[in-house]
Amino acid sequence: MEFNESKNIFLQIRDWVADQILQGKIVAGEKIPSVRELAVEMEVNRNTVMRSYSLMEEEGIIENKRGIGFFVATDAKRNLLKMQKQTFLSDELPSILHQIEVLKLNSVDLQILIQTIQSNDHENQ
Amino acid sequence: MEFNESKNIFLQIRDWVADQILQGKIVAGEKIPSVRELAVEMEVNRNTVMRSYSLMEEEGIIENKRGIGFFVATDAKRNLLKMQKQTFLSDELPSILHQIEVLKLNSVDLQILIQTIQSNDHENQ
DNA sequence: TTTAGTGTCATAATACACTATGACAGTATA
DNA sequence: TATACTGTCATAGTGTATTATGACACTAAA
Repeated sequence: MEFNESKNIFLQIRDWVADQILQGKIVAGEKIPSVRELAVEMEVNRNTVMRSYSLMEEEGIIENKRGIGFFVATDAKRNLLKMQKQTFLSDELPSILHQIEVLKLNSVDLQILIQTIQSNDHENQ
Repeated sequence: MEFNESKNIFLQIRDWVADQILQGKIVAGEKIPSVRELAVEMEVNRNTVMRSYSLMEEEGIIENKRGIGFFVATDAKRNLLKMQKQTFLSDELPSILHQIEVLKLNSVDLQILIQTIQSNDHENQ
């Protein structure tokens, strides 16, 4: 996997797994890749994956079953949605707004952005 | 200054100076804070500031005058606008779009974002 | 019971960001 | 000339992310 240089790998792995859950590619109760398995797949040391999983366990989005592996926790998706939404709005959005102001980006530059938001308006629930 | 944990300090200092230029708080030809001065102000080692300045010199947005200090390069603002705009659209926007889709953020959640973009539409030049 | 798969812990080594200092050459000013 | 600024370079130390391994307990299945 390709990692961003300016962000810790174990955090990017956490983000990747969280994204899989949010996209519904892994559902509650389902087993996620084993520590060793994901380490090989991402070409990373198993200790690094272990660190990501420990973090996610603390966050309550995955749970461990002795000798078997890690599983997606009940309500993981709902909790992730809540957490990530709040993080995005309070931590990331301000920086984004600032860049848009400074760079004077208008609705032509950001046409795709506006379309993406509007398409979410037409979704139910 | 408060730094983000998951991004290198010398990059954040670069971003800060670049932002000052983009906002017009420092103009072309003007002297920027000395290495030692900014180091004290940001409570950081002078070598770290030196690293940021070296990077910006390579990017051509500041220039050095022997024994005097660093100065904002001619066209620094114009070049920064071009560079940052491209970086934002190609590197950051895709990730933002992905998060908006996954988190199902609508125009109510992102009301401020839309307003910010629209206010740029009414600007001249 | 044996085998192969889980996570977990400990240890050591490497890489790099950041800090802490000292020293030196160039420039401006008193 | 003397002083006080500039940037620059070198050196050493610290903290931490990441890697590399080995060993161990637990579980499932042959």
